[in-house]
Amino acid sequence: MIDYSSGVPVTRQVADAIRADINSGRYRPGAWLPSETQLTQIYEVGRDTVRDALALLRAEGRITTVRKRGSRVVDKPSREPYSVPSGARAVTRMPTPEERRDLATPEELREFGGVPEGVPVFEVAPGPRMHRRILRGDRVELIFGDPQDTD
Amino acid sequence: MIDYSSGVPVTRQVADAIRADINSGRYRPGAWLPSETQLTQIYEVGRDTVRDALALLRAEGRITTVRKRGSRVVDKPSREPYSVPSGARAVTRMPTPEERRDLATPEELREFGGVPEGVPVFEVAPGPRMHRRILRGDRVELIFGDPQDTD
DNA sequence: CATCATTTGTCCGTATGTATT
DNA sequence: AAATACATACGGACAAATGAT
Repeated sequence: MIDYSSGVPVTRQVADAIRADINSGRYRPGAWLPSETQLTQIYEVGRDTVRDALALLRAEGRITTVRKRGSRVVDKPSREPYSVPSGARAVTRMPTPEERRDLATPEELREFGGVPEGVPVFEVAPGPRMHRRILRGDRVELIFGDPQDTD
Repeated sequence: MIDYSSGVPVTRQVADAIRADINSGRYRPGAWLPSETQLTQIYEVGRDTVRDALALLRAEGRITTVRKRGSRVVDKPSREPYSVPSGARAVTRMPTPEERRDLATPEELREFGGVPEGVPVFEVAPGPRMHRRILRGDRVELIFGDPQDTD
């Protein structure tokens, strides 16, 4: 399973394996992953490696981890349209810790201390002199101009 | 420095401290951070904690880590305008491993195996029936409509 | 209410391959 | 060439919180 002579970091190989098992449906959205110690046995690597691999998947937004509970596969997000007018500009980036706190639901704040890892934000300037708005990247879809006829 | 009784994970406290030192200019963009073992002494925590904190900062896109070399502070990206027409739609998310490979420069491919962690992507659909385009979130700024008069 | 097993978080010792000096 | 520094990876251990019994 793991190729130590390939040069590709073991951490990434394990992350790839877990990700493949998520994509294949072996680990389903909303379900808990096997525990870290179980994953060490499944993929036959040390716990450091498993933990680093899980950190990679968290950074990708594929899983979330709750202390003393475990890691679970995140559901595919459903995004709502957000219309922006002509002349608007938008960038995307990872949120600051403050933004992660501000954008989180109470439940997320309790479980993760903020918006989960791996969730980028939109920074939208609707107009040249209008205030920037920070939007959760997993909740909105930007629509430029006329919002109808969107299919 | 570290408050073990606050309930907030030590990992996050260390990440906050390093991030503050980056924001204050103590660690400058492009410069190497102290090594992991040095960081354990500076912030007086174990290696695992330092490594987890660095993983957090990587996920935020604040640092990159090269194997056997160290971690360095990333420069603030300069984004180029990318015009989108009326009716266009855009979402943001973290890239898949394939996208990370495809969007990376040869140098990034060599050093990180792809686009660095913490870089989201735009998924832009210029029109109802037009093919989606994947854009690096750290390189472009979406502009709706006329690209001039952008200040 | 009390107890116990499970889980993640954290610390440590050790070894290794690679890059730099 | 040799030595040093570094991140990566393995293993063991303990603590604190959670959930089930």
